[in-house]
Amino acid sequence: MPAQTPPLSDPPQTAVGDASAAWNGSSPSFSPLYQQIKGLILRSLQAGEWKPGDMIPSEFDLAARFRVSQGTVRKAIDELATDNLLVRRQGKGTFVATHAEQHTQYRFLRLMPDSGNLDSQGPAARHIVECKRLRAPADVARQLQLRTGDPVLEVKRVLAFADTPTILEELWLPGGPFKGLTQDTLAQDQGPMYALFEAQFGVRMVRAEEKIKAVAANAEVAERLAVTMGAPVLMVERLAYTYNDVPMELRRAHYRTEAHHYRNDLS
Amino acid sequence: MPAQTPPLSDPPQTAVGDASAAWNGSSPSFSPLYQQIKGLILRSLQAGEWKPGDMIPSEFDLAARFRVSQGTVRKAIDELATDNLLVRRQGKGTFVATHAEQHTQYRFLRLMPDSGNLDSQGPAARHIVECKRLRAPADVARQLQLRTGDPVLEVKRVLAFADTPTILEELWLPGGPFKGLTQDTLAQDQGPMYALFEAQFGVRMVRAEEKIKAVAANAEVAERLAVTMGAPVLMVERLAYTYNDVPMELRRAHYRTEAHHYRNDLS
DNA sequence: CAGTGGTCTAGACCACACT
DNA sequence: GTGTGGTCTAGACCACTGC
Repeated sequence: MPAQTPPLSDPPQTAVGDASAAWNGSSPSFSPLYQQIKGLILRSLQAGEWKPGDMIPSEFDLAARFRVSQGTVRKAIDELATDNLLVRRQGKGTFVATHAEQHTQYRFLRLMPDSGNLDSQGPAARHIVECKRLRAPADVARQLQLRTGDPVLEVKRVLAFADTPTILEELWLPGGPFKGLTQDTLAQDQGPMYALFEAQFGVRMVRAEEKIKAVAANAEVAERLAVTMGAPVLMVERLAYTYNDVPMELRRAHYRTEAHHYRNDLS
Repeated sequence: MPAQTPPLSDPPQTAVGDASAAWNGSSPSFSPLYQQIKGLILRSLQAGEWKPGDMIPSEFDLAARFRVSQGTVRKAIDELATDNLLVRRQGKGTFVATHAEQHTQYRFLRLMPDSGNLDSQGPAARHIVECKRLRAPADVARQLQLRTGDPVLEVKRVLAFADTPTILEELWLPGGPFKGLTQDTLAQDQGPMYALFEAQFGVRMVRAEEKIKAVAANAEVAERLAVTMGAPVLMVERLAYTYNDVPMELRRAHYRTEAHHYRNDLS
């Protein structure tokens, strides 16, 4: 290797050459340079070269490393920033996004009080109801892309806002990546659960899909949320993914919606 | 005016000068050039200079018109495209977005069958239950930024998928912009309702906010959706906006969710 | 073929944050 | 001041569409 920072690890075809011959294979199905750069940055993120909260090298440095212009790196970072994988801070640098921040406290929680916001009611009271290992039931296994019977963790907890139990959620995590997670760990933690996952297990949730239904409260939901059996509650099933669309958490939650609503913006 | 296409209509301070002195006021709270260009394009859209489905001038033409570089126009259009106000088509041009397109048929409807997709069940059967003029109740007026008692249109309709009535929605429109809308117009229309609004009234919905709750079906909901009274149904309240964040429709809908769910992607 | 959007580069300068 | 991201320009060339 020359004096340069080591460039590409396994270039399918030496991803970048001189500026003059920078094009990447003439016709058959090819992605622009900045997409390739995006992929390389993504790989470094997955590999943990830069951890959540870290500052990544400057655009200029990355441009030198990948042997492209600063503008090309910029466009790659732009897309990663719109995907919420990176956060730009003018004058400071570009940082790996993390769930451990004040203003992203509830980034994945769309429940809002009918008036005001979640913070205005003070912090949520959390209560871990249970945390146990078991063999994945068929539907859980399917959604987490595991085999039926593979070890998974099952966690159940209740969140209360302004002294009203509002959310009951049950979640399943693949046993492998989350080996060592205990009820104590969860109970003692103060911040967002996804921040804990980052810090303790190196698992960063980057996106999720939710499916929402209205259902009647069953006995357990009624008890935990202090509603009558059969009362209408919102059922929110979430499948959360890490990098590369790998599902890492299935979460089935029930929300009381007398004083709250699920908020969504369409465009 | 010189030979150029007429540039800026009311430049607060001649938005663009030479390349050398292109900056726009040194310190006090100023937006970048491309934001100003974005604003100018937006104004043309509102003014109806280009209508939904139309092709707008090429980036190069717009650059000449606004006396900026093509790259600056490009960035402005980029943002308008991510906001879904414009649609780029490589090799063809850039077009004003419209609701009258196959693949945007259900752009604002997030209800999905638990398996398959809405189209796979064939077209929805629509039935207009009522359409009448009335004076705005207080809450409707507030959300539509009208005065209580201002004239509004109230429409009620039912959508059925695969012979099952699934959606009951009630919607309110400001009387002014929608003068002349009748039950017949609505009943005879085949396409998306928002496409009708574009074509007949020049009102283009660009974004919306939805608030979702689980509620018990009342007598009317139970009857229209063929569920038992008290059954849990999803209540979706939507406030839809035209350009410039002007609210133009309030819609309160009830969804059956035995075989469907509301889908949402988080990131 | 000409016209359009899409990519890439190189260099200049501005705005913000830290020291 | 130095270093970072943010804006703007100018020009070259590529890829897609339709004449």
